[in-house]
Amino acid sequence: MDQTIVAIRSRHVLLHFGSEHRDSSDKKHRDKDKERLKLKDGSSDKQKDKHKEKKKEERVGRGLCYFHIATVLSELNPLALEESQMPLFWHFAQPFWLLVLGCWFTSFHLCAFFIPFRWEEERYTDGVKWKFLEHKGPVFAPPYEPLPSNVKFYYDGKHMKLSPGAEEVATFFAKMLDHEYTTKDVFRKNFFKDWRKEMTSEEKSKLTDLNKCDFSEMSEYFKAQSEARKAMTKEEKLKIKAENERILQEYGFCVMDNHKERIANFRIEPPGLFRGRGDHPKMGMLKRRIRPEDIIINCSKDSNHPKPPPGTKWKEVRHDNKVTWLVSWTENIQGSIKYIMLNPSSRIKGEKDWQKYEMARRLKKCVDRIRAQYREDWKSKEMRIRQRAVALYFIDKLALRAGNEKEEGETADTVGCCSLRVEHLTLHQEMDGQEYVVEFDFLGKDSIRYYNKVPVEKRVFKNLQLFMEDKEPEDDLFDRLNTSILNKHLQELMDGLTAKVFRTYNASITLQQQLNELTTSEDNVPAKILSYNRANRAVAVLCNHQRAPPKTFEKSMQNLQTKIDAKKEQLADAKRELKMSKYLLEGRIEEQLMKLEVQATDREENKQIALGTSKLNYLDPRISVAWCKKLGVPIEKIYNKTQREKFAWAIDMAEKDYEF
DNA sequence: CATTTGACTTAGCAGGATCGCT
DNA sequence: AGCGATCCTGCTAAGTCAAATG
Repeated sequence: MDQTIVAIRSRHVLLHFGSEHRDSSDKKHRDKDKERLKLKDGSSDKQKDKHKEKKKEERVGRGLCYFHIATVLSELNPLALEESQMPLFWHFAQPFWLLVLGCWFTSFHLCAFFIPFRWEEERYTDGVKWKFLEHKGPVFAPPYEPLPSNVKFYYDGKHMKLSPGAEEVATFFAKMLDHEYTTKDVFRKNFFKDWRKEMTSEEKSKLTDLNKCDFSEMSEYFKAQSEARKAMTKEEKLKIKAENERILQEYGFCVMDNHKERIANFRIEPPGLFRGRGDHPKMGMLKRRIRPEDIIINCSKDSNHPKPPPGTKWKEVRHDNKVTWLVSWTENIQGSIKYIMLNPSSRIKGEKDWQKYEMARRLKKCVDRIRAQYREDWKSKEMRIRQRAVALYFIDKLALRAGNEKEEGETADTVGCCSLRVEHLTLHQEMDGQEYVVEFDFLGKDSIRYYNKVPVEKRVFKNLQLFMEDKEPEDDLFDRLNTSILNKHLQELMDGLTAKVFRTYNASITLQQQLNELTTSEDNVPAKILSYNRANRAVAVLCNHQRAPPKTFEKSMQNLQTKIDAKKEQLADAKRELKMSKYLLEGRIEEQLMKLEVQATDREENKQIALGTSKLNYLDPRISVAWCKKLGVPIEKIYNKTQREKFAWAIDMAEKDYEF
C-alpha cells in the first residue's frame, strides 16, 4: 500500500492527489496535516472556531465543491473521525453516499478532493465568496538600479547626465529600441510627453526634441546584460531558480477557506512603457511604478494581515468577502483596477468554470426555441426587435462577441456584434454562385481582424439592407441596440443567459460533433490526436482565434519534410532487403513515416490558428476527458500539466459516456 | 434612465524551459 | 554536451456584464 492511494470511487466521490502522499487516515497525522495547511505565521486556531459555526452553512448549496483532505476529515464528518481510523462512511442529507478510504499528502503538495454533489441551496448565500482568506500580499517590482557611469546618454551629440527619475524612464525606451513601435509617431509623442514629466526643470528645458536623443549606449548595455545572463554558469542559474522558488513558496500561496491555493499573479506589474494592441492611442505612455501606498489589501479580519515593506503603508486593508481578489491597485493608463487573484486550479476558479459550462449546457436545451424566436423576430414590425434578432443570429451563427461600446480615443478602434458599423460589412446579392452573401471585415478584440464571407437567409439580408439604408459608413449598423438591451432580452429567454454563453455553447458543441465525426476507435493514437486537433481547430476557426505564423514556420516545415524524405528512403531500403525481420521492420518504419506525415499535416493546418484559447476558455473539458477515456488516448496527450491542474475537476468527473 | 465603476474572463505574445537530435 | 526547435508559462491588455452612481 505504500505510496498508493486507496480510494473507493463511488460515482460521487472523486479523489485527486498531488505527487507525494502520506497516509493521513491516522489521526495523529491528520492533525499535523491540519497544521500544515496554515501559512507560515499560522492562523488555524481562529479558523477552527470559525469553522464550527460554518459547518452548517457549507453543507447547503448548489454547486461543485472540492475539499482538502483536512476539510473532509475534520469538517464533513467529525463523528467518523472519532469512530474510525479506516474507511469513513457518511451519509449526506440527500441520496448520496460519500466514501473515502485514505489519502497521503505532505505540506508542499496540494491534495485536492473533489466532491461533486448536489447541494440544496447556494453554498454561500448573497454572493459571499469565502469566509477565511489569508495571504502575504504582493511582491513588488525590484527597485530601479541606476546605470553605471560609463553608460552615457547623449542629447544632440553631447553627453548629458540624467537625473535618476528621468534616467529610469529613458531606459524603458532604450530597451524597446529594436521594436518597430518606437518608430511610430503616436508612441514617440506619448513617450516624450510622459518622459518630460519625470525630468527636472533643467532637463525639461534642455531636452526638447526626442529625435536628438541618443539611447544607443543604454541599448547596447542592456543587450550585453541579457547576453551575460544567458552565459551564466549552471550554479548561478540554479541559485536564481532557487530564489524564485523561495519567493513562490512565500508569496505564491494563500489560504482560502481551508484550502491552500496557488495565486495566479502575485507579482506587481513593473513600470514601463505602455504598449496596447493594434492602433492604440495611448501607446508609449509611462506605466508608473506601483508602491505599497497604491495597494488595497483584501483578506479576512481574523487572518494574519500582510505587512507592507518596512517604512511604507498600504493604501487600505479591507475585508470584503463578496469578491475573490486578494490585492488591487489602480493603473494609470486607463484608470482601471488591476487585481491579484487565484490560479485557475483553485477551487473558486474551477467552480466558476464548471458553472460556465453548465450554463452552456442549459442553453443547449433551449437553443432551438431561442432560434425559432429570433427567426420569428426578423419579421417584427419594430425595428429594435429586428435589429436585436439579426444581431443575435450573428452571435449564434458566427460566434461574434457581444460588442460593448467603447470610449472613442481611449482605446484601439475595435468592435463586436452590437457595435458593428455600416463600413464593416458589404452585402452581395450574389457572390461565387451563392445568394445573399455578407462580407464581414472588421477588427475585433486585440485588433485581430475578422474576415468572413457568409451566405445568410434572405430575410436577414433584406433586414441588413434596411438597417444600412441612408447611413454613413461610420454609423452604427444596429442603431437601436446595445449589449445591455440584448442581454436583458436574453435574460428573459433563459435565466442567466448572456451573449457570451453562445460562444461557449457553440464552441463546445462543435468540438463534440467534430470528435464524433472525425474519430474512430480503429485509428492509432497519433491519428486520433490529429483528429482531435482538427476538431479543436474547427472551434478556433469559428471563434477566430488567430496567431501570427511562427517566425520559424517555413524552416521547421522544411526540416520536417527532410525527415519524411529520409524515412521514405529508409522504407524503400528495407523493402529491397529481403531479411527475416522484413515485415516487422517495414511495419515499424511505416508507422514512423505515418507519424511524421501526420505531424506535417497538423502543423501546416495550424499555421495561423491558435488552439490554446479555445481549449482553455471555451471547450467543456469533460468532452475531451470523455473522448480520451472512450478512445484510450492518455489525457496527457491532450492536456499538459497546467491544463490538467486547471481541469482537474473535469478529469475526475467525466466518464466515457459524458455528453455535453 | 444613461453613464461609470468594479470584478471577472478571455486573449495573444515573448521569452524561458524543456525536448530531442547530433 | 551542445544546440536548435518546440512547448509552456507568465504577463498583462482587452474584453464581458452587472451593479453602483448621478
